[in-house]
This record gives sequence, structure tokens and C-alpha cells, in this order.
Amino acid sequence: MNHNSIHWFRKGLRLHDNPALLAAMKDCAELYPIFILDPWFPKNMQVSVNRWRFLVEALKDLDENLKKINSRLFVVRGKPAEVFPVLFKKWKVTRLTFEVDTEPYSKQRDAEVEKMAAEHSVQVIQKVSNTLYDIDRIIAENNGKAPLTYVRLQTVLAPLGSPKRPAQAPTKNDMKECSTPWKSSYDGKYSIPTLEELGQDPEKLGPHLYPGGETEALSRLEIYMKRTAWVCNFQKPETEPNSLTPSTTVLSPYMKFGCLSARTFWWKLADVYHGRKHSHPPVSLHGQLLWREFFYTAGVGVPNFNKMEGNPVCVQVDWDNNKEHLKAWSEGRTGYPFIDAIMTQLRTEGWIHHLARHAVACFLTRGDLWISWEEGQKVFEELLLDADWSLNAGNWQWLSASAFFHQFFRVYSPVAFGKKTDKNGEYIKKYLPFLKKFPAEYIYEPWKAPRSLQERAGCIIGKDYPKPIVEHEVVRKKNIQRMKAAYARRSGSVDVGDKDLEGSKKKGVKRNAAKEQSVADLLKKAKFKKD
DNA sequence: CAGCTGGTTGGACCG
DNA sequence: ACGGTCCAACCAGCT
Repeated sequence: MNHNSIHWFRKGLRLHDNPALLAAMKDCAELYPIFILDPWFPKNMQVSVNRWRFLVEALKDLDENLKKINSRLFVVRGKPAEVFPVLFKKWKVTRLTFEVDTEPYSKQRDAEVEKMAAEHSVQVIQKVSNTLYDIDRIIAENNGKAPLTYVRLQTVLAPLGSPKRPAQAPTKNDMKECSTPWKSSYDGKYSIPTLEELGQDPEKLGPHLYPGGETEALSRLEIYMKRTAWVCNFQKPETEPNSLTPSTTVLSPYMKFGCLSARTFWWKLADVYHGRKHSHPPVSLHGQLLWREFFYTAGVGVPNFNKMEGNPVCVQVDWDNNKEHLKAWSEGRTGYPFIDAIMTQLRTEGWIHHLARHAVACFLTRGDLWISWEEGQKVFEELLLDADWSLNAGNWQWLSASAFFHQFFRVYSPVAFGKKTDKNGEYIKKYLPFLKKFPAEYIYEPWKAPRSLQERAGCIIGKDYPKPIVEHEVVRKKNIQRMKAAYARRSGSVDVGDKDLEGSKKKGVKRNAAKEQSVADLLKKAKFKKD
């Protein structure tokens, strides 16, 4: 019993599968579980009031669960670098534990804290528990590079075997030998923040669909795991982006904050799969967890992963800078009801289906508006409850055909795509109720409805709801050509202009481009030799 | 090595 | 209603 430990919660807001917390409790006299309200976050990113609520609820739940084992949560205000020296002295701390975090800011922050802890003779213990595997290990196994395809990731993971089994949550019994000192003077100082303290307006909250916290996460998990047939048959591409209630688990916000452990989720799924025929990665639920791993690995292994410039896997594209179009997209005013309904759901509820993300991301970038994926990334980062740095950056690059996915001629139609699973546009009517009187024939394209119908529906297009800000069929073709040119520039080929691509000349141009490319390659090689 | 295969989830059109 | 074919042709990884 020779340690006074701080366990530092950042993500990983849970008691289950928390090896760093268990390490803090070992041979421990006094345990101080803390969360730091780090001013870096609100300064460097917009966070919606919905996500602040989720965090506050997750912290409350954590505090309650800690109290059940005779401890509590201390919420500390300030910069980690300034907070720790004070706490180390005040609580006579000898050990600091936390979960490994692979995001760039976190890595830098944690390195500084680790150094400072050493200066105060505080032992630091870090444990991997946010991801299924140790991300650095995956990269090492792949010769120091992040796998750029899913198949490659699977190949690299195969010899590593299944992810570790989750650690048990600590119980009262584990706290028998140690205590969390409790002074009344602590209560105000280390209390869970309110939305008001965080500068948020509770009036702006959306419906309370996904309460934050570990307790909610585990009960949500249990509910879904009971649906064994559904779990075993799960194929992500067959779930619906525009159902009126989510067609997938919506466990992602809980994963983002670590209210649910990926490994706990993995092994619960394995239990359900056991002895049953079931779907497989990439489309299965296990497959979804591996996608998370895939993008986490890329986020660590690829420099400047959340940017285009300086990002070696990202195609360099001459995106336009159209502030009006960006604003229209982010506020759900593009004139395409399917797109605007999705953006409305995102803004009000904080969660949209994965394929809905595809539709709006393609629309913003290579499909229609030709606006940088970094702009979309910022909007998602603000509004999504599950906004996760690596996943957000990776998926935006995927959808904009900037990295991982390259079949840029496959463009989602803002009209046709939604119809596949919602012919009558019920989803659109839910989120854009002013369109609810349009018949199915026009619900995806209300501008095509006759004026008399628009009047009867009580919504004049161009007045009560915007006309489409771009003509999809026109910009789509133009954008595919721009994408093709961006790819051609990347491979060292000549800039293939629109003019050269007309009709019968196509084949000739292709041959020329190939020839140019090989010349460029020869030049590159020659240069290399000289060096 | 040059060529091949496969790639989480496209769209339009045809029968 | 739904499966097949074409569209135009990308890249990463493998052999």
C-alpha cells in the first residue's frame, strides 16, 4: 500500500475494461480518479451543445459508478501541464495512470505530462484500451507503414490473433485497501460542469436520443446483443441510411468517448457468433470494429492525416472555395431534400447513418460542390456525437476519393440514392416537414413539381425552400473530369484537360497519357541515379 | 516486372 | 421487383 495514484480519464470514460485504472488501484493507499477540462479543446474545435451534453452525462455516470465502489470523480479545470504539478504536491502522488491515446494533440500532451511526472518522481503507467490492438504494433508488423487497404490490415492482424479479452470492472472489494479522500471543500471545486459553465446554451439542445455514459452504453449493447439473428446477419451496406429510427446500433458515440470498450464489444459479438453462421468482415459488426482500427492505424502512420497538404496518401485536389455553397450544405439549404434532411438530422440529433454520411460527403466534395473535404471534416467534427479524429479524417478522404477509395466516377446521386430504401421520402418529410405535402413523385426533386402543386403543398420552391444550388447531372460530369485531372497530376502525367477528352479522341489521349507517364517515370529514375 | 485482382455499400438501363 | 451489364477505368497489393 505504498502508492498515491491519480488515474486520468480522457477518453475511456468507463470502469469496465480499464486496465490503466486497475493499475492505479494496485498497491494503492489513495486513489484520485480525475478528468481534466482542458481549455485546448474548445479553443481548437467547435463542439456542438449536443456533444457537450453527452460528455457531461458521461462524466456524471462515471462519478456515480465510481461512488458505487467508494470512490469519486474529480473534474479539474485547467491545462494539464499546469494542473498536474499542483495535484502531485497536494495529493502526494507517486503514480499516474492513463489510457494510451494516439491522436496528435494527445500524444504531444501526454509526452509533456510524462516528462513532468518524471521530474516529480511520479511513476507513469499507460495502457492500451481504446483500440483492439496496440496501433504501434500493427504499424511495426507492417514494416513501419500503416496498411492502406482493409485486406492488408487483415493480413497483418492474422498472426496477432484475436484482440485481448477485456479487463473486469473494479468492485468495492478492489477498493478495500485504498480510499479516495473526500473533503467537503472538494465538492464545488471538482464538480461535474454544467452546460452553462461550459458556455453552452441548453435551449439549443436537440432531442435527447442518446444519453451519454457507460451505463447507457452497456445497456444499449445488451439490447442489441440479444438480437442474435440480427447480429449474425448484419451486413453494413444493407442497412438503411434513411430509416425513421436508426438501422444500426448507434454505439459509435459511446465508442468515441470510451463509454464502451471496443474489446468488450468485440468479445460480446464473438459470444453471439459462437456456434452460429454469421456475416464476416468487412461488412459484419466485427468488421465495423476493424474499420475503426484501420483508420486509427492510418491516423498514427500517415503524417498530416487530417489535412490534404503534406499528407502523402491524399490526392492533391484543386478544391473550390465557395463560402455560400459550404454554408448552404452545412445548414441544409442545398435544395436537394435528401441532402438537406440528412444535414438537418445531423445538426439536431448529432448522429446520421454511415451511408447518409457518404451521400452528403460525396455531395460536398467530388460529387457536386467541389469543396475541400477538410471543410466537411470540420462540420462533422462539430456536430457528430461520435466525431472521432482518425475516423472522421479517414472517412472524409475515402468519400472524396482522396485516399483509400479511388473509383471517383462512382458518384452518389442526391436524388436516386435515397429512393432505394425510402421511395416515398418519409425520412425527408420527418426532417423537412415543410415538404411533407409533396407527393412521392416530387419529394426528392420538388423543383420539378408544377407551380400549382407547390402552392397546394404550401411550399414554393425558390421562396420557401431553395432551388438546387447546383445542377447535379451537369456538375457531376465536370467534377469527374477534374478528379481525373487531379489523379493524372499525381501520377506525374500531363494535365488532361476537358477539351482533349471529347468523343473519339479518348483512346488516343489515354495512350498519350500513358506514354507521358512512363517518360516521367524514366526522368524520376534518372534523377534518382544521379543523386 | 507488368499484369492481374479486388476494392464495405454507385447509377442507368435493360429485360 | 430485381439481377445483370455497362459505364470508364481509379489504386494498392500481390504474384
